[in-house]
Amino acid sequence: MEQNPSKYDPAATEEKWYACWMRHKLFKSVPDGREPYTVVIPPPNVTGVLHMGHMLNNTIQDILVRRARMAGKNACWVPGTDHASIATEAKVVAKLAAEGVAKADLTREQFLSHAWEWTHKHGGIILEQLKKLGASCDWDRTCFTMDEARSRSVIKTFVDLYNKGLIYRGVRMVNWDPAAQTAISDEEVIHREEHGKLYYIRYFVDEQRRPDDGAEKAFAVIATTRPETIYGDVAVCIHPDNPKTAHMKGKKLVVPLINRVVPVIEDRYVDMEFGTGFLKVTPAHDANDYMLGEKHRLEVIDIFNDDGTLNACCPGYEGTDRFEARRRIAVELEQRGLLEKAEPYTNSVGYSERTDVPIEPKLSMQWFLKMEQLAKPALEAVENGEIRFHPAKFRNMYRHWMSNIKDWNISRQLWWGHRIPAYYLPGGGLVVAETAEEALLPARRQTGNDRLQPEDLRQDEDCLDTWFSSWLWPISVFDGINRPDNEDVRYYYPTSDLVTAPEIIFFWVARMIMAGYEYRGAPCFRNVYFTGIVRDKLGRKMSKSLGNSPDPVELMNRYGADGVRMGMLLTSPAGNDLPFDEALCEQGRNFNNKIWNAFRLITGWQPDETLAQPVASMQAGEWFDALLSAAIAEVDDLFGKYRLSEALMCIYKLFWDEFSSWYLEMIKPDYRQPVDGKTRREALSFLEKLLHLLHPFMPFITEELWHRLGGRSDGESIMLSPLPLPGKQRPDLIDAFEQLKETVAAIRTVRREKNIPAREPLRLLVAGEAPFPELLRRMCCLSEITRADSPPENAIRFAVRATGFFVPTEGRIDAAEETGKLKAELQYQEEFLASVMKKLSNERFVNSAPAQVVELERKKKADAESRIRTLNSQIAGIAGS
RNA sequence: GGGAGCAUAGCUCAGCUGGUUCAGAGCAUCUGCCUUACAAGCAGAGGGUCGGGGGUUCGAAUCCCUCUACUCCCACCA
Repeated sequence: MEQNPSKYDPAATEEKWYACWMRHKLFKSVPDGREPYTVVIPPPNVTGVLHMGHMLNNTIQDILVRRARMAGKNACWVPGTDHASIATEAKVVAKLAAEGVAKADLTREQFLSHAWEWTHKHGGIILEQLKKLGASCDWDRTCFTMDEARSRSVIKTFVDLYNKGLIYRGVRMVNWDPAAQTAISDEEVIHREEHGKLYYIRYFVDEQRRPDDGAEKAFAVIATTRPETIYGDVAVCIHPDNPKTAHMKGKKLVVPLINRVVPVIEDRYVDMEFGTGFLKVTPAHDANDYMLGEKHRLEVIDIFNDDGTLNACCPGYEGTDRFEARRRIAVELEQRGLLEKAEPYTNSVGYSERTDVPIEPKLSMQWFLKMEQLAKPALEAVENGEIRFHPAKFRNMYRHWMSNIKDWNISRQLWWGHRIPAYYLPGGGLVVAETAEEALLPARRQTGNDRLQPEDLRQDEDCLDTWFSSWLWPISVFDGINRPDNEDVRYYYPTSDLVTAPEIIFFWVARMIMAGYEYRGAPCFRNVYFTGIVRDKLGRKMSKSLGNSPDPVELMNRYGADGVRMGMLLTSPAGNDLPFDEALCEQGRNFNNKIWNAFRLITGWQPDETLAQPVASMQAGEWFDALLSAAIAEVDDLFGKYRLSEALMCIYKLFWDEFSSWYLEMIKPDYRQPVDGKTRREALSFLEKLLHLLHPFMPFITEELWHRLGGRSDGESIMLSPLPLPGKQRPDLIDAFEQLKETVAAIRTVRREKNIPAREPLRLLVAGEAPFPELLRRMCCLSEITRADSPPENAIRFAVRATGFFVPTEGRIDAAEETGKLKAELQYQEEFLASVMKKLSNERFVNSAPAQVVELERKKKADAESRIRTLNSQIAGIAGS
């Protein structure tokens, strides 16, 4: 007979089923009478490739979606990609540079056509990779943050918020990324401790004005970490009450190198303890200095070009990179005797999240969104549980950020993105409108010029922060911004669960919640599941630059998508980092194989309908049914708490330990013997239920086996068949079986210790009732089980719970050894009894503990006593022989 | 500098509002087995004074205080 191979081969199976699911459009969702279950994908970068973080995140989403689908909900998982403004523009710029083309040499239109070309070439690769993973997205709904409908949503939202007075334009100190040459938001700045130097520089008193000052008092020493910024110095500030610096009050100092004469100003902002008590003020390049500058009406001198080189304000250093300039300026100061000393110093430096270069504080004209009003309902929603975080600990972080929220800089000096719909008028002023045409009317009104044409208006050059489009995602994927009353958005919104990383809780999650209340008056999702960060064995975050991340596609080729999915899930409780180890995928693959072989075993048995079901098989069936009911209930509960890896572990143990190692061994017919029809049907039915439970985690192998079980037509799928429901809970039966298992284990131990082969029949004598004798006989190869009213001579003796057992043997028994083990057990039980007695004899315990607890202790006492009786008689049996 | 979180077996974690023989799970390790589904396997075993100290209680891994270690978030100290 043709046998299935003993090893499961995932590759061919997985490809086959994904194609089949697609062919039958099984992931497709349209609104109907069922309860919706909606998930929007956190859109990956359009030109990105799948990494381990995506793998984890999308596996979890797929599990939730598949389970909801099987639970009878109308599951809709919307896929899509993000244009990723900075990241993509940087890639395109790099690609052009490699071809010898500078961005500056291109027009905006030319550049964008290159960017689109790049997007079309690399775009969507990641979505194809998600298919390999098994992601059950409704691909017909695939969106892109820069497609037509999404772009329109963004522009419409901008105009709306502007009209509501929430968007404004202003000169602010922003975080300038000199590599990307754009401003970035505070959230995109990562602060890192850095070992630098603190330079002590001499600023001489302006001698033209005060020629009489003593030479030793003729300069102030100023500590700074950034000597290059002295070219932008416009004042030196002291604390008005600082005695150490009081002698400089009202004087003028000369800024070294540039020889600019600047005033000494006084402000309580200065920390008297820090450095020398003198603070140089550079309003253009430090947020605090800017504040001081505004307060004291100081000049602002910007000394940097946009690319981080020094500009014409710095004679001798024009065009020099800021860090090179810092070194050289320090040297020059030293040569001129203006550098008093330089000490090692550790301070915190902001880096751009995208380009990883140090941020330059820079003054520039930017667009901002007022956040306070938007944040209010969004904060409340998480506080009152309308939106729940899993794990809940992230609420604290969220609350803190939301209650200290700052305005959001939404403009970026980039081309790849949604261009800000602000149109400048020829004579100054601006109009915000969705298109140049729509801007025309208000523009004519504003200018009083009726002949104004669209081409007379100059659109703002900047584009919007990427997150300004992704914050609308749960609404915009259903076109709910452009058509707020359409059927899709009414049916699918609010979405159900969001699965994302805690790193983007502020970038994305918080802002989506705000947009949700602003534009739908309702939460954008009910639950947020925060995944951890995937780390390598050394605990380092997996990243491209470190090269420590395995290629997920390669992993799937090696272990199968099901194997890798399981590997990801095995150790990833929500919110905890995942120390990834390939061994986990191996474990996943091994589990696939286990399932495969259980299937082979059962289907390999020849059914014989004329055979009656043995009592053993019937009892085993009842027991496993009870176990399955308990597990189904537990898995339900765990899913309710979003404890997915525990749910998987529960099913894993059920399948491997209980179903394979116990149940199948219990019902297994003798070699080459047929099995009775009822038992086979039961076993297959259990297997099928297990496959259902497993399907969300391991979609491919479960589909394959579900079909191999037979009777399925081509378009049918396990993913559309209902999850098994829990039956009656029977904890007593499960416990009784535990006793049976303990007895089996005890007999196996006897065989091992006495070197008795597994298939050599044994006689078992029981001082009392044997649990499930038919099963015991089958599992332990017993020739007979008889009641022992008097202990036989020459027998191995053991006890399980309160039942004593004897195994008569031909050979000699070491009486001392036999009693030794029993006595050890007896001692344990007596100590245990003593501790229980101690509690029960404590009046305060009996009086103050709940009745249930006291009752339990009484039961423990009774159990222990009966065990002790059994052990004593077992020991006595030996003593008497 | 502020705030949050965590600390349980070699590793990753579970242990809910104190009380089931509560000290657990998976992996890893060790010992037997190529037993007729599966060596990607089977049958077993060992391993932790629950970070340290103090307190509350009849009773603490669990509650309180304190110390230590680590992690993360926020913050303008030049």
